[in-house]
Amino acid sequence: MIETASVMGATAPDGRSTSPGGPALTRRATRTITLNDVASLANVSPQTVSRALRAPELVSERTLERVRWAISTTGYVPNLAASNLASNRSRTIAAIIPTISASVFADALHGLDAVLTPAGYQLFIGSTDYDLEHEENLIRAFMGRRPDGMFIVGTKHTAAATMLLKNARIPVVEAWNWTDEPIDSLVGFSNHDAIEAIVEYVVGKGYTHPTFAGSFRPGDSRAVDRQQSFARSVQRLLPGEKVRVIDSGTSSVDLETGIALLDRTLAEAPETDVLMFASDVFAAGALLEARRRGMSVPGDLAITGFGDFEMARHLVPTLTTVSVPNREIGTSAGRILLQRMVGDTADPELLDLGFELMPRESA
Amino acid sequence: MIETASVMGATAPDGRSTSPGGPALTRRATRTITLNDVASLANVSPQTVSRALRAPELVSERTLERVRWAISTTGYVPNLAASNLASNRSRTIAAIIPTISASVFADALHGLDAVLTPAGYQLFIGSTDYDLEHEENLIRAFMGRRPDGMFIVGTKHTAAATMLLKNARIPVVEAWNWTDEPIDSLVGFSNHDAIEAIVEYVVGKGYTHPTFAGSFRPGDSRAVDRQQSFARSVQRLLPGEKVRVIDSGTSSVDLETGIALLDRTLAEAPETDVLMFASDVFAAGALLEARRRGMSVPGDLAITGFGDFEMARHLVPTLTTVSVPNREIGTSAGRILLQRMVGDTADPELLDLGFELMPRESA
DNA sequence: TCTAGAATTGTTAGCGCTACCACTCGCGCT
DNA sequence: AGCGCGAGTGGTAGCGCTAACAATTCTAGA
Repeated sequence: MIETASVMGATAPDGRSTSPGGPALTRRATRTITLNDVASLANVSPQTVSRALRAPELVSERTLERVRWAISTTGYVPNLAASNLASNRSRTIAAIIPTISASVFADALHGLDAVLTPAGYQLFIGSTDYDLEHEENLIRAFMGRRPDGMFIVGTKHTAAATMLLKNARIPVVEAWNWTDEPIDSLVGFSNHDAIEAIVEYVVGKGYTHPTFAGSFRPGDSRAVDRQQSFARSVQRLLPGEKVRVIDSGTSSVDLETGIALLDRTLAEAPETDVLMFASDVFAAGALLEARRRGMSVPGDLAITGFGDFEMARHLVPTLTTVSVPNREIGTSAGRILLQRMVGDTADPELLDLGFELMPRESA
Repeated sequence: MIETASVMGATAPDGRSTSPGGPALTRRATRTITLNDVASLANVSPQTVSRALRAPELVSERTLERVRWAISTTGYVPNLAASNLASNRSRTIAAIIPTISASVFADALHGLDAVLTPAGYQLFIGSTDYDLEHEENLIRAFMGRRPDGMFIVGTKHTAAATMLLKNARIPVVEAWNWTDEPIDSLVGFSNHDAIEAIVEYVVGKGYTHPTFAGSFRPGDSRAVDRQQSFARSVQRLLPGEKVRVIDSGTSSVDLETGIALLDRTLAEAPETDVLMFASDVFAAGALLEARRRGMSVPGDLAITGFGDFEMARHLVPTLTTVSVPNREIGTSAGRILLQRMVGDTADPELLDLGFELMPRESA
């Protein structure tokens, strides 16, 4: 319970009255309560109040009690900007993701938050909308807050953005894409291997005319990676087979787009026997629509997804897809950041969390 | 392009050489570049550099050019903690939501971000996991950052949390629930009216044995509101009919729980002719499972949802539900915060964004 | 030519906190 | 008695920036 009531002449818990002739404790209502106010009410130095908050084990029990009493009497809330300035630590992590409203990134953020909040760090979040220029601006803006660490989705950045991240002298965790040259630490899985695995699976099932469908906007290097891996896998496993890719361009990742991709596939690549989507969202849209039209899945057309969203195992038929460790990417990134911020382990970490093929009914 | 190369003896764009005998520009690599460094390189006062950044219209074109050159030469990144401390403005908004991984809140955040980022504000995000104690701690921690505004989901808080928000002297927008006593501003819709509308709809369709199902954890007042509105509506429209509510407790909001709720309804309330869920997520799980089991929807059992997630209109059968303006809640909240922060309109705003009944095939 | 007023730039004094170091005790030891 | 030591506390000096005001230049009339 916070009280901001009259403070003059208050009596500390140990009975010592608080410097009645000292500096006036009354103030204009607009002034905020500072650490100095708490200190003079508790009859200790500002430094001691600071210690009571940041390192209570250095302060005697009796003093601690007085300070705590003074804090709750005044309703003091420490100003972290001042703390940040003086200590050169912000207890802040910046997180940059393509978009908040994609469950994969939301899950990762959730994991990140779950690890960092208990450790006393707060999360700055920004979304790039898959635009590298926008990402650079965001990084620049965030660096002004002097975060103690940085989480960023993707490994492809503008040259200036990479410089900013490298010069910041803070731990940086890039996530999702696997690369050989991370800025610092890396958590993710190989999109290439994952796509290869599912192509191998459908080829093993006897399908011979796969088509890959998704939206491949320029800034989304993950989607581009998947498309290239598909092409390579098909060339290797089905020599002579044409590599078919249906691209919805920059349209948003939703069920509607999945239906559009299905339509275009039926029109442009009618020989397709298995339609492989770059996201479970597209796959779900297409699968629901196919069933609505009376098509048999996988009889008339097999369908696969990517991501293993919860929906995948509840659809009728259930969706064959690849499971990706979204939340673990966040928690692992958080753990790595914490380790590197306290400085125990000085070495960047490269963490491949793998993926899991989920064979189900749709293919 | 950022360069941090040698700066000594650099030549400004207008040809004036930069105080070669002045304070040394070289520094240990660990020191960061400050506004003072930029100022002495540009041969202007620190204040002028500050102005060039915050209010360039007050600086002559010639000086501006020199300053910009000095900034890019040094790779200067302003320290916003210092700016915050000196100006008493943080250009930061705190957003508190129950959980990041629920698309409704993610959509609202997306809307909020879309409005605030272009205005130069950054977003602090914290999640409470539907725990009011946790919410209070989060508010306390966020207040330390002295945000210029606050967005918070829900209108029910602990007494201390309410005090903190009121004493902060910043615009606060509470969202989602409608209430008569907001702390400051309010954006949302009436859960009561929305539930009433959909109950009226199903009763109008001739259903007489509705059952309400959802998870009603203590901290989630929105779910509790819905449950109470259901009870009142049933009592009014179907006098004498028993009020049936199936509660999954604290289990997470996912398709799996929807199936569990379906099972419990079939076991505990077999007379049910329409199963009304507190979320589209539950409804989708139940609907997919019902179909998998060969039940006819709405023939054997009608189903309704809440939220109008994208999935709702793609399911087979399509899901009757209530559409709720998630993203608009975020954008409206952002707009209100901006207005109140610049101080044009001093009055708190109460904004009812309404809802829309979406009659579809499932009921 | 002179001057009020606008435009531009500089000076001073903090914002609220913490790093760093110095100081005071009380204790047990030589 | 004198000393070292650790626990507890206080004093000083900024961290990097901006508000407020002062000073300087420039401009357009009178």
